[in-house]
Amino acid sequence: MLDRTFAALADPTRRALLARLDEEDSLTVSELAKPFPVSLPAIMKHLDVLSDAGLIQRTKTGRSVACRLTPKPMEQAMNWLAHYERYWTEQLDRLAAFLENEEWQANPASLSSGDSRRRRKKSTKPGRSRSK
Amino acid sequence: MLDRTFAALADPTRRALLARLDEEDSLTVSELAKPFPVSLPAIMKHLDVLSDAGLIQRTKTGRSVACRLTPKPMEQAMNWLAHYERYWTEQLDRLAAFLENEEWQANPASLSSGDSRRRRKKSTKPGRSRSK
DNA sequence: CTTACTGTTAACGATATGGTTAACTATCAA
DNA sequence: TTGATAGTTAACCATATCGTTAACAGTAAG
Repeated sequence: MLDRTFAALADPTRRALLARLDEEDSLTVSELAKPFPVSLPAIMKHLDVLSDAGLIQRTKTGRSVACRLTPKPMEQAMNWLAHYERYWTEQLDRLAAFLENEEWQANPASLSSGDSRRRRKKSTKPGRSRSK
Repeated sequence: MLDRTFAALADPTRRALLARLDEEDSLTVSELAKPFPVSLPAIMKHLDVLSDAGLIQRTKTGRSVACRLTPKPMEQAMNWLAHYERYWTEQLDRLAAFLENEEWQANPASLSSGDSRRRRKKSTKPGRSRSK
């Protein structure tokens, strides 16, 4: 589920398609395809991927097919990502500052800030011997 | 950038690796690999993908390599998704209810709720004639 | 009926992905 | 030095992805 959602969002063309559907609410396949420099069948496949991911819905009317956004799966993706939100949220900084202050009051010696990181060493490459 | 982030997140093994690094802060490659039913080189490739996406950082110490989470790219992914948040946020429902109520007071006739959707018709399949 | 328009599918090709095994490097320990 | 441990890389394979062109179906309109 998340697999398909993230995979669908991993392509810029598909994200652009979703963005257009966000602005326009309902567009036909060829209207959607128009701005893109690829063939219609290519857009078809993208729409298939988006449908399989549950991100759009297609409804045929006459000979034209309208596409609408159904962004429910994005919610799950957001929720997964939100689990990591604390890493970049300002709130975390405030919390960290608060905790650090608390700890400082309890134990002044714990004010450490060293964070030097080592780099990989370079060397000749391993691997199976060439057989071509 | 978003491409690589979403693509990296599209694999369940990689999401599990990130989840472990979220809990443990720093783990070696083999520690990370242990719970998974795939070979070490397979995990290597996943770690490469995560590195290329900027989601982890690897630092070699002696013969072991520690992996740490660097979830900055997730922030961008979140921000992209957040643009669609209004679709599933409770706030929107309240706003919609409010607006509908306003409109209802102004124009009682606009209380519509019809939303039936059509399904595709089935038929014989087109396409180029088989040549194999 | 014939033609044009919208959309879909098949077949194919190039490249990416996710996995394997085997070979190899580098470090640590006996 | 010998050997075990940790990690990496190459080569290979199967399948998926993203694009193409050509053929075709269904609808609308002349």
